[in-house]
Amino acid sequence: MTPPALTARSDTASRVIRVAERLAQTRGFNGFSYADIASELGVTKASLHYHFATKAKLGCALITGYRERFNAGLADIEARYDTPQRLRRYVQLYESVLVLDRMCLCGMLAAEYSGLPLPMQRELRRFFDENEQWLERNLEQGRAEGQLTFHGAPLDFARTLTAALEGAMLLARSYQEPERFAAAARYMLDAMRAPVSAAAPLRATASKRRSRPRR
Amino acid sequence: MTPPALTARSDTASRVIRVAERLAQTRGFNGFSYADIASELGVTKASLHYHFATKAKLGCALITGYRERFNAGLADIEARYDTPQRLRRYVQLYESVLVLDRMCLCGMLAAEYSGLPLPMQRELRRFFDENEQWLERNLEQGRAEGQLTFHGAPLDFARTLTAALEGAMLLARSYQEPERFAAAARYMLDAMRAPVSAAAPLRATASKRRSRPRR
DNA sequence: GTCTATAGGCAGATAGAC
DNA sequence: GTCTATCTGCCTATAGAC
Repeated sequence: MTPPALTARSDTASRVIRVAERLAQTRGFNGFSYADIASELGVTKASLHYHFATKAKLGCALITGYRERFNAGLADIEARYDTPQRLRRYVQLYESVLVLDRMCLCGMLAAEYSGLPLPMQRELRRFFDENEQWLERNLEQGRAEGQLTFHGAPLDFARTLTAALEGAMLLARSYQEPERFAAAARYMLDAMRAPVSAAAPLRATASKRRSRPRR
Repeated sequence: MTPPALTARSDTASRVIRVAERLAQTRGFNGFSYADIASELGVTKASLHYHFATKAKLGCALITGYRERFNAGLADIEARYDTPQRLRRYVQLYESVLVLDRMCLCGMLAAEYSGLPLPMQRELRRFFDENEQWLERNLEQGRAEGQLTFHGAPLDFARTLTAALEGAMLLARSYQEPERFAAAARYMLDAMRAPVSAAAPLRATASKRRSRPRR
């Protein structure tokens, strides 16, 4: 994933975003203050409030920017790679964040979810919703083409994969061992390349198509 | 998982732990203050400092208590159930936390890891280390007995499973849809279901109806 | 063990000069 | 756009009476 663009906003606003994003990814939204950003940029807190009146608005801007870059990454993957490669590239999107010693911004904020301002909660769910749609679409296609094998509904696997990757990032960061993420990612990727076992028939809940709740 | 015992410490200290644990699980360690606990218990902040001099020490006590109860749960599972049942019960340990609308304490703290006092970091890794040892041991045994099938090393699957469960809790809480956790858990359990025996397929934990959208 | 009172600092946010 | 100055409130923590 590329870092935040420096040209979309005024130069200062962009720098604020860059610093705040890193702090949010490493310490959480409650783990940094305007003073932290200001001192790092060599400006005053008052200046920051000119660009982002409240911390909630800064938080929204962080998520929106992150989400848009992530989606751009997904679109790029779909444009440049064929189905069997796409999931591997998807995992690398997460890995590109972890190698900077950062947590996925949205995974981090998901932990703090219940304490976040409502607009941030909405933005956050949107990230995961769009993520999930991309995964489900590509899993479905990969299976239809006979290039991916996994049991159950694409939606269930999509959500399990996202959960595993976010959780693995969390733990890899706690141990300062990126390999822990890589191992879990490999495990999940292998799980959908291996032939589906001719085990007991899949239960209804695992194979039946169901509609997603929309809000 | 049972709630914290009320008898191990003085009555007040135990009540502090109970409240603080819930707050830490729902808002994170940086998301609550002594004032929050004090007002809920109807005592003053100064009283809390008598029992837990610093917030860091309170944090350590929280993790230690949680870890010990979790380990007691694991020991109980090993004592009462045979191998094929154990993993299902392991998942239910997590689920028993989620149904209280709480995040796993240690998953939550893992997100804030880099900002935590060092003693808390050590305690936290110990939780995951012991968790992983229990899983690895039982996965190995289950496979040796021919009752579990999964590819790769038991340690890799153990870590992937933990990551998936912690991540799924995180996301289920953001959507207020416990079913999202259940679905991911089911997916991971199915992934290691024995191909032939599996006399009784795992009972579906899903309710008939999808959880409703919030708001 | 619990209280009152308070220290000393940092949080997010605003007013108004330049 | 950035500054100085300041507000209000909350934070963790301590001293000392009861």
